[in-house]
Amino acid sequence: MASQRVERRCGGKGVGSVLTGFYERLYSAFGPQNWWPGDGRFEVMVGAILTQNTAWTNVEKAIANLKGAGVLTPLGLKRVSMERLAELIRPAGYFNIKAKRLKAFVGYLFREHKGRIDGLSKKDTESLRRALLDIHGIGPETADSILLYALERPVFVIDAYTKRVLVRHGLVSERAGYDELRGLFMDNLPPDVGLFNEYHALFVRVGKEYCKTKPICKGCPLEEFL
DNA sequence: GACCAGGCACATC
DNA sequence: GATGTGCATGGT
Repeated sequence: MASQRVERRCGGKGVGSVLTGFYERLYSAFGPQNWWPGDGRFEVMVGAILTQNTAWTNVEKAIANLKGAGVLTPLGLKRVSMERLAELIRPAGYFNIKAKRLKAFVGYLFREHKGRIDGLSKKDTESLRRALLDIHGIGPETADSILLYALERPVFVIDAYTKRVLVRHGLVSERAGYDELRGLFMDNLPPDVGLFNEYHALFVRVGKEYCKTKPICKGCPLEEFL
């Protein structure tokens, strides 16, 4: 279990205080990241699907295309043809796959909630998460991104950078899975939307700048924790 | 011209 | 249940 590993490594300081220490160090180094860079809840949800394994700059082009075509609404995405949709989101990569995923998402939205985002807000977080995971093309990270950044639910988003940084610091095993990492944060930090929002974004920031496959630890804000 | 990016589903063992 | 592979564009 991840938290036991953290306890061992941190000499009984407590998992929560270690994770809080990471956060404070990152926040003072980088400041607020102002995520999610999107205009409205639906756009954030679409962005969460489009950014799967893809650089955000490419997603921005795809979103601009969808906006330009006037289809960046539940009804717009429902009505546009698969072929046209794929063409519009081409810059985001995996465009055929992601066109199907967007269709599956709005399909769910209309089937269960009459195409209205408000419908989602009525559900409790756990059943909403299960519903999202049942949609083809929405996995744990995308579901949690939608929950946190679009619907403001206090769930922690894990991504490749988060794991890389934690592994680098010996806090989790290379073999740790998504739910284990997610639980590490959610079991040891207060369920605060603002905190989870910034923390995930800060992991991406420090990961991009210092913890790619070949880490650059000199000058990293987390260097003192190594 | 490699290598990588804010994953996921599916096949195979 | 774990491990491997296809999906694709655009920036460094």
